[in-house]
Amino acid sequence: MLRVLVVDDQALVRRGFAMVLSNEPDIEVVAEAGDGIEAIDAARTHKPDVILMDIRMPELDGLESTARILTEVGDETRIIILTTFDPDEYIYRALRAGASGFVLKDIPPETLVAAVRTVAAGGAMLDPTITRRLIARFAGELGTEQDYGERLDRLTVREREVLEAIADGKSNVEIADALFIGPATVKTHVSSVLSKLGLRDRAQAVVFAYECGLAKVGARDVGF
Amino acid sequence: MLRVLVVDDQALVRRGFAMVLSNEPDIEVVAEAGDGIEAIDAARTHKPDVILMDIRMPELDGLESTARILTEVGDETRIIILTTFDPDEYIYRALRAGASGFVLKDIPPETLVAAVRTVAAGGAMLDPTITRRLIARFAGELGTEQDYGERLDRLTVREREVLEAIADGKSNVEIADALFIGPATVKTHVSSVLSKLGLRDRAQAVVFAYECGLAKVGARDVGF
DNA sequence: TCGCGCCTCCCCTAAAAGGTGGAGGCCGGC
DNA sequence: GCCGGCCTCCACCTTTTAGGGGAGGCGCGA
Repeated sequence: MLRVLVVDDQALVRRGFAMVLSNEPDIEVVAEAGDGIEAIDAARTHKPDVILMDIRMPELDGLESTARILTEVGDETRIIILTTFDPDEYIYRALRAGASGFVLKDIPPETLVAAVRTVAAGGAMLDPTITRRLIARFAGELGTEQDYGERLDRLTVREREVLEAIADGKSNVEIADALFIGPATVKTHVSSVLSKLGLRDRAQAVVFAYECGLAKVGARDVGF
Repeated sequence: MLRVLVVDDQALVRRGFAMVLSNEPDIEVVAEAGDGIEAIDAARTHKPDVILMDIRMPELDGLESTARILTEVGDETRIIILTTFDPDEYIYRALRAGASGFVLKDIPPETLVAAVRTVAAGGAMLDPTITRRLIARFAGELGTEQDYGERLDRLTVREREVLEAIADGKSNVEIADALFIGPATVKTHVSSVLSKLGLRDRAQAVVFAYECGLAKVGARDVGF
């Protein structure tokens, strides 16, 4: 059962969203709040799975409220930002604040419900126009058309496995252990990885792995 | 009426998607293609509004095909990339190639239909996990910055500079050169970075730098 | 069947990296 | 003034890497 908190200063809007969500068998609206302060209190009290958060509110706006809930209360709660108007001015702040969703209030009810389920499952849901903008920004950032994949393709399967292990911060001995082979073999593989990719040492190999997408930020725990 | 081209090397899958879409009153499947070459030809001939493009195909894969259609045929056509498996390895290339959507094949039919209408209207539709990744990348930090930031704060300014240089793939000598200090000094800094952060070697330091956001994917050129 | 690529392991050497301890200079707070 | 943190360097030592060989086994296609 997904536990949802609805935050909006307009009682009618609030009730509308709450009713739409309550109609779903797997969703329960555990509380409502009329401003940012109430929202933080309610988040602390009820620990909802998802919060629907309006931006324009008295006392404390939805973005500030979002940031404070995620840092002070806990980041297990997923927050979807709702807005009536043009998202331009808010979207960047919202994403930085840690929102998992950003949608316009005029979306159809089933989309809202889908958004709640999506963010609860760890995904993110943005308004399509925002997604497009993010993509454009992202694609623009990656200026050079170099295809690192091609360089990766030159590696054998085993070598790629070794490279992944290197990008995991493992030493040769640890790699040998993980792949059930001898340390000498690992050294052989490491050498061919470096020479095939034109790298000098394993540190550069780690950089390469991250840059070409073989290693992904957030996909691991830096515990070492 | 939205004119759609369906591209997939598996005829059954292709027909399935085509039938789902054809059931919609405002959508018409104008052509189907079984590989990337056929896709380009069909795009040139029919000028569809939206193309559903599988990635894995003989001759020319979906990503290459996407890039060529957008550059050679025209960019009025919106392209949605479909994949069965883990999107991680393809997503960066897909977005760079200019795709407007990237979804897994296991989405419910109504979502697929919604995706087609969304991208045709100028929006973008990504799988929720990808959206989340994009947001994380955009925000640059997102939670993890808190934890790792604390560990980063233990470093002095100079040590952080050295760590950045390490994350750039530089050797100790190169770092000394870049910072106008002696190699021995670099070794001192490297040692304190490793011990302060609880890391074993510079490869782990590179991993740490990427994970905590000190180094960012795409912010550099892997030329070495 | 023969070759070829891949995986496995061994030898050797040289270079780089990491650990420890110490030293001097500089600056800011107590 | 004195102390402490920071930056700068040095020397000595051990461990880890990287490079260059070679070699056997195995599967697969010519």
